[in-house]
Amino acid sequence: MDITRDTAPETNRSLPIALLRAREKVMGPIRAMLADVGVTEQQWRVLRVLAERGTLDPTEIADRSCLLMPSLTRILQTLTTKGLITREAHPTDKRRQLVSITAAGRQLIADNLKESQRLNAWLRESFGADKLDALLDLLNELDALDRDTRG
Amino acid sequence: MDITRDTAPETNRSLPIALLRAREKVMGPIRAMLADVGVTEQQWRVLRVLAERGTLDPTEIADRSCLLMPSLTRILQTLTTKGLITREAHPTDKRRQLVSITAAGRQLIADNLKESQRLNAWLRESFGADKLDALLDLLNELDALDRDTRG
DNA sequence: ACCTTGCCATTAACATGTTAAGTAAAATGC
DNA sequence: GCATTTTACTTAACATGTTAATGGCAAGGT
Repeated sequence: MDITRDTAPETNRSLPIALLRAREKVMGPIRAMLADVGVTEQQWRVLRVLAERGTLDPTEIADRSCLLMPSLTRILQTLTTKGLITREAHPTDKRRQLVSITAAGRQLIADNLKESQRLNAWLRESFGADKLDALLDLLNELDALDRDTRG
Repeated sequence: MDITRDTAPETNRSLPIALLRAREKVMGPIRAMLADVGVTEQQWRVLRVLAERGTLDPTEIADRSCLLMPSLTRILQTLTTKGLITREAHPTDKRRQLVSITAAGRQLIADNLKESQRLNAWLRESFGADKLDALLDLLNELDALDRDTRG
C-alpha cells in the first residue's frame, strides 16, 4: 500500500518542489513590495529589462524576462495602459514592434530600487554570500545542461 | 542612461530568474510526459502526495504539494471529475473533507513511474550526483531561513 | 511575379497563481 | 448558552502559464 520507496524522492529531495519553495521564499517580499505600487512580478521584470537594455522587440523581451510570448502580449498591453511603456512599429519590418520604457516607468523603477537592493542585501547576509554564489553557479550550470552537450 | 550598474544583478546572477530557468529545465520533460496522459504537473503532485501518504484533508494536501487552497479547490474538482480521487465528509468535523486516491489514480501513477524515474536518473547522471545533492541542500537551507532565526 | 516556407505577434482555450472576500462550522471566552 | 474568534474550504476577480491555432508579413526558391 505504501509506495513511497518506489516513487520519486520526498518533497524536500525533489528538485522541482525544492526550486518552487526556494523561489517562493525569495519572491514573497519582492511581490509584497511591488504590490504596493501596483505592478506584478512579471511586469517588473519587463520594465527592468527595458530599463537596462533600452528599446527592444517583444521576442527579445520575452527571452530576457523569461516570459512566453502569449503572456508577454498581455503584459505589454497592461503596461501600455498604465503608461509605463510605449510601442511603435518597426521601421522596416512590419511584423515587429519596438518597445520602450517611459519616464513614468523609469521613475517606478527608481522608486523601488533601494528597497529591492535592501532585500537582496538581506538575503546575501542572512543566507551567506558564499552559499548564494554557489547556489547561483549550480543553477546556471543546471540551466546550461543541454547547450553544453551540443557544443 | 545605462542604469545597469545601479540595478539588481544581471539575469544569470538574479536568484529569482535563475530559479525560474532551472525549474523550467527540470519540469519541461516531466510536463511533456504528463501531457500524454492528460494530467498537469500540479495534478500529478496531488496524486503523488495521496499515493504516498494515504487519505488526507485538503489543507494538508495543499501544504505537501505546494499549492494554495484556491488552486487546490479547482484541482480537486478536476481530479474528481476524472475519477482519479474521491472525497468524503469528515466524520466529526463537517468543515473538513477526506480525499483519497482511486484505483485509477494509482494506476496512472504506476503507468508513469518508470519514465519519471528515468528522467530523474538522467538528471542525476548528466548533472552529477554530488552537485544535485549540493543543490538540494542549498535550496532546503534557503527555504528554512526564517524558521531557523525564530527557533 | 508566384509559391512555399518561416517568423512575429496575437488570440483562444483551459489551468493555475494570487489576493481578497465569503460561507459554514468548530473552538473559545465570558 | 451566546457572542466572538478561528478554522476549513470555497468563490470571485484578475494576472499569468501553457499549448495550439491564426493572421500578417518577410525571405527564398523557381
